[in-house]
Amino acid sequence: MEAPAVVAIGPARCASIRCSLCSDLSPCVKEELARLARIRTYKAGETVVAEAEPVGFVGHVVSGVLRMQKALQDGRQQIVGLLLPSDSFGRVFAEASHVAIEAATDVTLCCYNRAGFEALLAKFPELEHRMLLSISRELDAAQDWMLLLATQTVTERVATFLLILAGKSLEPAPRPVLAGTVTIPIARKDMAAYLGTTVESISRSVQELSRRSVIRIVDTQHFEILNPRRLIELSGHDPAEFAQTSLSRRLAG
Amino acid sequence: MEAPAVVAIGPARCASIRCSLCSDLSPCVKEELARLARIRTYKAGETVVAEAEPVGFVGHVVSGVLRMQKALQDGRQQIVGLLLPSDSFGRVFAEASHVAIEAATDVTLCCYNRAGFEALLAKFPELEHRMLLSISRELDAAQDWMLLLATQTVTERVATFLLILAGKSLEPAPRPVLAGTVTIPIARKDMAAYLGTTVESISRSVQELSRRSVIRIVDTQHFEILNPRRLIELSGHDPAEFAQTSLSRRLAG
DNA sequence: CGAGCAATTGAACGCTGTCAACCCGAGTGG
DNA sequence: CCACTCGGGTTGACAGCGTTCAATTGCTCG
Repeated sequence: MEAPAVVAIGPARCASIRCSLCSDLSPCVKEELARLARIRTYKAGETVVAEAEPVGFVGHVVSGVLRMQKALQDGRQQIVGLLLPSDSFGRVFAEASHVAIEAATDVTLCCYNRAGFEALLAKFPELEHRMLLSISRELDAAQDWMLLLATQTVTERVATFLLILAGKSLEPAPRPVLAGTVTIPIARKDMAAYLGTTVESISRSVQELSRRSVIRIVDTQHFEILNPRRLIELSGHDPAEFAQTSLSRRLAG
Repeated sequence: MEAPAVVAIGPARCASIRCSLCSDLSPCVKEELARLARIRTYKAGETVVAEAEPVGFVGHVVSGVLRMQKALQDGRQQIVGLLLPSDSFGRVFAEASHVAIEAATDVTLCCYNRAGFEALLAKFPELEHRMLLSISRELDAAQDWMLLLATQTVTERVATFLLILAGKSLEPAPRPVLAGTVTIPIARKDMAAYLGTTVESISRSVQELSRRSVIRIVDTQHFEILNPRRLIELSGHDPAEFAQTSLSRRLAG
């Protein structure tokens, strides 16, 4: 459950990944961080951190997708956040993880020993401040998702999900044009668990969107957005304000 | 929308409220905090902070209940957190509030000017650390609630809600005996919005619990828990581990 | 080529939302 | 003091969305 391929690695390599937490830090802090960094890889389906278990490290995603999930005793479970490259994972100052973290695809992670990382936080308030902002954003995303789960229909949720991914994929690009092809980085099963529904309902909604010519299904993992405006409407959001809402920016939480 | 009864007040009074953030701070910090404190009161239904609007203050609840909610354009809305006395509200380091904060009952708040509060955070890493822990707990609660909203039936949600309130009410008491009477501090409408359902469904679930002799309905706002063990089972949680989960401790998020 | 998994499609059931009526207590005013 | 109104809560009937169960297809891998 704990130690697949773990590769110790020097500062240089990991710094090449632009993680939200690390970028723009003072060189001094960056250096100390890099010293703690270790690369780990997991295969799809492997557990990185089990629910309610003590965690030895925190870090961020280099490549692949992590899912944070919670489960009831009877097996029902819900994905409470997807972590894409540059997103960070793990909880500081907690004895045990509140969620399980699993590899939704093959992943490469950049990890920091938790105790060491916490020591850095204590030493550099600048870094702890970053952490505060990061968790705040995660909280925002979680609350957005609560609204979605509690009030929206499955089709609305699917539309929202596609829009988020569309926004993600052109993140480096100029602005929310939203046209083009969206890549679904995870399986239907995970999509269902994230959207609080079943694979069957997901399938029906996707086919429905296709039938209405809002999207074109290239293959299971790739959809072309034919009518962005309509997609936004179907998501239950206001086209005008959609660009600004945090939904258009992140998946975590 | 902004300025109902605002009462400037000295340090002494507010310190008497044991807010989770303030307690056990070093005297020096405490004193500076107290200097910023202002008491505000709102009547039930009034808006403390509108969604997506800049906020001038943060603070904590002295008495009454606040609701944090989000809404879709078409009016559908969801309560993403209830704030009881000693819970803190407001977001630091954000231009605008991500949620609307309204008075679910008549409330008394202890408020701090946001800019001043943030200055304190920058000055005392100890305080910012507290803040980090506080937001982390809120995130945990939000993720717990996502699981509940996405996977549980209405009856399970109601049972969970009652258990949380039961745990709250005997917080100063020794341990989770859970017997006795639970007071619902909010109206059915808010309960429905918090549990992601309707007042009708809430009503049916409550009557169902009564019919099964799990609770006794004293009046609309007071239920006596007759069979705590059964209530925990109906909530979808494991009786053994329920005591430890964060669900048994907080409402926020 | 067969096994196994992911995705889709179809049919039927059930939970829960919707709509409507009703009850009840509080506040109001004649 | 009592009739009236109004809002909150309960109850009933009904329909619909989405889950469940089941069958089919298509792809990957051994």
